[in-house]
Amino acid sequence: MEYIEIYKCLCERTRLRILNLLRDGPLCVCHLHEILGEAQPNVSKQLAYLRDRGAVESERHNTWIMYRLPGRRHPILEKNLRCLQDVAREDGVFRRDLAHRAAVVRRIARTREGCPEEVAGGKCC
Amino acid sequence: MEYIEIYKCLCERTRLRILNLLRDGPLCVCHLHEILGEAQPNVSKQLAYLRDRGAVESERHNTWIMYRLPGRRHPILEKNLRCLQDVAREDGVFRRDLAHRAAVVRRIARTREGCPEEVAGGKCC
DNA sequence: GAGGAATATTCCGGAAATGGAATATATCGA
DNA sequence: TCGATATATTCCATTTCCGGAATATTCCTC
Repeated sequence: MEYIEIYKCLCERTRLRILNLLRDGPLCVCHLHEILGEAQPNVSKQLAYLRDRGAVESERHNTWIMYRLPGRRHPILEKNLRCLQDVAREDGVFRRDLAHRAAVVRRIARTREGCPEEVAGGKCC
Repeated sequence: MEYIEIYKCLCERTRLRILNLLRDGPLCVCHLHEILGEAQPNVSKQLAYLRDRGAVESERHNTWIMYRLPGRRHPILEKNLRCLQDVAREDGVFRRDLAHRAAVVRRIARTREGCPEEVAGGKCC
């Protein structure tokens, strides 16, 4: 009954917000921290929680650590991520997060700050 | 972010088993208790948990209380109930529960025990 | 190797959830 | 009214989780 762990990933506000943000592409901790407005240790802890259960993957680039949705996902996770997409259209928090994310990404592209490899590769932020 | 409460309903073993069983139709507490092999107070508590969050409905018939999936369900609950249907085909616990349920239903039909209104109406067990 | 930035971990207190055991409530029938 | 059955609630101990604060770690640059 490993899907229980997936539902545990989904039943907390910050974790849901993180997953919603990662649907649009990888992000590093500091940008998640900025977008969510949550304390950095909390963001790290929730990311660790998600990673321990296979709901996200991480990769280090210098001092940054990028988090992304895993390539191969459990069907239940996959289905609920799609749900999240629908929900995000109507939910104020999710929409605000995504708009905030887009603004951060634009700023990164403009100022060339942070996560250089990822920005160059077009994969991140 | 009310869907968080839905995911909380889904992130516990006994609750998932209950929802899986109710997909096939209503059941009273004592039959859930029998099928699950869980202590009756635990079954009652998990049912209360689900009811408080709108994931199940209950209706009294004499001394029995029937639990069923609500007619109108939150889209996320609905989608995950469908997932459960797929999962149940492969998961040993879920399959065993459903087989156990079928056996109990046959026995009820044969012995005419319990939930008389529901059995008569063909709605239960 | 010292300092700084990014991230993770630990420690703490409070809240919530879990399961077991005992008890309470409700309904029915004699 | 009493007893039996079905169900719910309470109490208790344990665990898990959550957020905040402080601290530790890692990596880079100078």
